Amino acid sequence: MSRRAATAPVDPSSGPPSVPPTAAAGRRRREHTRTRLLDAAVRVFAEHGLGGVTVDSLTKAAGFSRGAFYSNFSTIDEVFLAVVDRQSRDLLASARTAIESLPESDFTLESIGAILGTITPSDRAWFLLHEEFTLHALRHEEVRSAYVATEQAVRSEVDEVLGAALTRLGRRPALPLTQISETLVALYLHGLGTEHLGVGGISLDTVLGEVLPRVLLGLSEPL
Amino acid sequence: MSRRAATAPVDPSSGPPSVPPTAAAGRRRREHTRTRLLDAAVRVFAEHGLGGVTVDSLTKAAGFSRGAFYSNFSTIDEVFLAVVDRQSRDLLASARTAIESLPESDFTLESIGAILGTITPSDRAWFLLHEEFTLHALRHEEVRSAYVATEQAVRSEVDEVLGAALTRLGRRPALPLTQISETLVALYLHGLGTEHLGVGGISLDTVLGEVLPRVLLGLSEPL
DNA sequence: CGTATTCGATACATTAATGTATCGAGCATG
DNA sequence: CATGCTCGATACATTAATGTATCGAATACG
Repeated sequence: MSRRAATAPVDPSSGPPSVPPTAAAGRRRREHTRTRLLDAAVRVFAEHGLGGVTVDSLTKAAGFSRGAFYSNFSTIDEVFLAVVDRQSRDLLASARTAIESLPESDFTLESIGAILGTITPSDRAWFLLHEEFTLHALRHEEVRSAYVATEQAVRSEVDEVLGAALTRLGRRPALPLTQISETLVALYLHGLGTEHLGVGGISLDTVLGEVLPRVLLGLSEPL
Repeated sequence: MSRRAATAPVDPSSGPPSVPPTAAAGRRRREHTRTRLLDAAVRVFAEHGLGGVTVDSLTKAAGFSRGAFYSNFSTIDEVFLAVVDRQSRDLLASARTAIESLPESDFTLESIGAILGTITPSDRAWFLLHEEFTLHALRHEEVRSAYVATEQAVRSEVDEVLGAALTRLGRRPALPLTQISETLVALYLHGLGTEHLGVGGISLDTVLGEVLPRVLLGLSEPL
């Protein structure tokens, strides 16, 4: 055992559960590896933040070794950007799905909160990553515009849903729709934060169920 | 020049401008050093995040060398906590000041936004640090409760101001006051974020001047 | 089947970061 | 004014992290 020891991935059981560990043996190997690395990256970034991650921690979490990493990426920042990209895509897809599944009738201000809850996954990692992205964008001029563009794409989806919802409720915006959407997003994200922090007395449900409807009422008026 | 070279701080001109560089020569030296380290830490943490900071970067930014650091702290995390502590104190102090300077009359919903703007400094570093704190608290169980306690202290100040303001305006909360405060904070922080990100179409002023008053109107009712 | 190629595992050299130990200048106290 | 002590500068040893170079197994292709 002088040099080569084991060829198989270190320990498949520590890999991400989302992707079938040994999926379809004869598959495009590289793509699979990339995916597993990104999956692991989500977890590791969420847990330690962009600055607290090493190549080792990343590859170990994915069940690979340094070789796999440098074969697929050249820097941790690159991985981070790839993760951002993927998350954004997923988010937009969810948003579109949510639009399409808008209930035709039986629709109240309260249900907007519920819909919002389905647009983005409300798990811890998603939120942590979103915060991390924001921070990164705030710090690094060079990725800022890309990030902002993505956020704005999501906002325009929100605009769309919200505009439709208000109309359906027989109300119209008392302020530019964008500003109402922004308020919506602010409340949702802040609610997520307090929820995860476990701040006493306020829960996401309260925010979405009690506060949001009233706010929307205040920001709109009868047709 | 075998071992000892220069005794004076590397380069005082690179130090923080906030504290008189060679203030009162015969002063408590240690305290001064600590302060300068913390001042530098604010800048460095804001710029690189907790995970992107090394002892060297910190001490260099403060114009000291490693020795000063290890003499005052034993780990970067400790510095971070000290910074959090100091920022919180400052924030609370600002909040109290804002309360005391509440204008007696000539008071409208719009002026609440203006007051809010004076409670927290709206500079970039403050916001970046706040985000970083939140993230840190979300990740580290052991500091979470302390962080939450601080946040809640601030919230209760906000509650106080807001309650007084509404009363003075002849209105009363339509929802538990806490929830309204939380909404206020959500809008303010989110507004800060979009402001610093340079998201087009929405500015902090708009949020505080246009959106906030209407929201407060919607969340309260005439006495 | 055999051969070329791709991908990821491992080893190694290099650089960065840490923590400790030592030293001397300045300040305070007697 | 001398003596002790505190604090911060520097050097050094150690550990962590990086990036590159090499190799072999699996896959694709003929």
